Amino acid sequence: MGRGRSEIKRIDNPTQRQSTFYKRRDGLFKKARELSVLCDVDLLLLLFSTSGKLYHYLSPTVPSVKELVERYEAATHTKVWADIRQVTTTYSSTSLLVLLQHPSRVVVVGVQERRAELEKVEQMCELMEKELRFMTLDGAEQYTVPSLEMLEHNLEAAMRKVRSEKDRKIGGEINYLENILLHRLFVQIRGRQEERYGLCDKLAHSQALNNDGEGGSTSLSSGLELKLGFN
Amino acid sequence: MGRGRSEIKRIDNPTQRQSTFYKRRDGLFKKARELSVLCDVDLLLLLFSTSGKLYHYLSPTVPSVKELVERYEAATHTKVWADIRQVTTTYSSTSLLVLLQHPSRVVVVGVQERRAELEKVEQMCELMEKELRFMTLDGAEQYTVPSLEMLEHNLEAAMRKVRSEKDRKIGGEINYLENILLHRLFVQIRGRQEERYGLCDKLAHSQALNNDGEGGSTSLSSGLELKLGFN
DNA sequence: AACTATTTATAAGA
DNA sequence: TTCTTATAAATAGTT
Repeated sequence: MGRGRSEIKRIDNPTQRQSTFYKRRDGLFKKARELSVLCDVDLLLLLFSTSGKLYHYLSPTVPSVKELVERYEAATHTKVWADIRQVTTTYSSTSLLVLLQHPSRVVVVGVQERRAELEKVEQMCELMEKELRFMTLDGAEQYTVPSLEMLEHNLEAAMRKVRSEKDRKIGGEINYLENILLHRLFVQIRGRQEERYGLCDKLAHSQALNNDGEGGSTSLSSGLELKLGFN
Repeated sequence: MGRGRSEIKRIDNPTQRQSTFYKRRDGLFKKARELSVLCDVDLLLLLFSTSGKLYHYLSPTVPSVKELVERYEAATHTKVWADIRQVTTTYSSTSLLVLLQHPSRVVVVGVQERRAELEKVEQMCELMEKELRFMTLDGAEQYTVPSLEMLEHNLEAAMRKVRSEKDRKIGGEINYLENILLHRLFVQIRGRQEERYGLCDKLAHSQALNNDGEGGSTSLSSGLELKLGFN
């Protein structure tokens, strides 16, 4: 619209780009508002200008950005398992033997691997992780207080160390961070479990009465033991 | 535009609303694309039609919805790390002793915990996790192919099992899923590490020459060993 | 899905 | 920035 122009490509002149930004931003937000009202749709418009300034619009029917993004995640991860199914049939000749014995212990007995088309697999791993995270966060779980100050300091130290290694060692720093991540999850999960054991004492006790063959220390988890796979 | 009308209010006639929705939705997405290209802005447009169908646009400069939403969150509460610092000083008397020895082994020697104000802590844990994930994903890492089909079946079986337990055991199913998550990360990370070791054979070798006191099997990670904390 | 009369958005200029 | 205005683009009502 306006006099001339129709090609859509980055405007190089900063003044002109800024001017265009104002006008089109206002237009876009107006359109977004109109669409959400006229057609009763939930929408989120989120944008950062080149200078890093945030502008956003959330349609009045939606309570929060968070909620809409969760719906987005739910909507995208409906596709997830279908996609996984598709890819896994392509790579079916894999094998895995895993024993999960107690909630606080994870034992990997053996893993046989195979490598191919990394891009697809990466996508899939992300999707599975997302799915698992989604499930894990499903309940109204509560975190215990792990050793946060110490952990924070340790992480900062680790980060510094890792970054200084970065230019010299390829791969090493990622391993390292992965271990930190893994460890942190470990601690966090253990903490939650212990808290739950504490909070659910009575339940655990009554469970123990019903499963006395298994021993008291594993009574809560006994029903959840599972051999996850066989080579 | 168009013949007549200018009032912006919900269109009651479903047919007309649907028609308008198509046209304006296309228009809005076009405008969004144009703005993001012309003015070099990062933007996310996310909408659900009345029927629940999802449409979204993410400007090409932004890698993922998640990232942009994180930026949004960062922009709305910049207070994050300040809050963490505040909370950790409150719970400073914690202790943690951890040894990270080899990239594929994480040994938790001892963790002493303390519980309080769960809400704040939950927030903090999430933030730390986010931070770590961000770092971890920083490099262009590649995933190996784990045993996906088997894993999928196992997970589905586990879910069924867990869900049947759900009404009877509070907490149990969450523990279980957490173990699955932990295990999966473990396998995935191990896979990546092994792949990297394979790909970086030469590097590993030259490193080993420089660190012969440490033994060949830990040569790649030797520079990254760190005692993460002390009681 | 197309058409087209109109309204709206906006590029360029002030 | 802000306004004005010529013009391009979007779209309401219609087929």
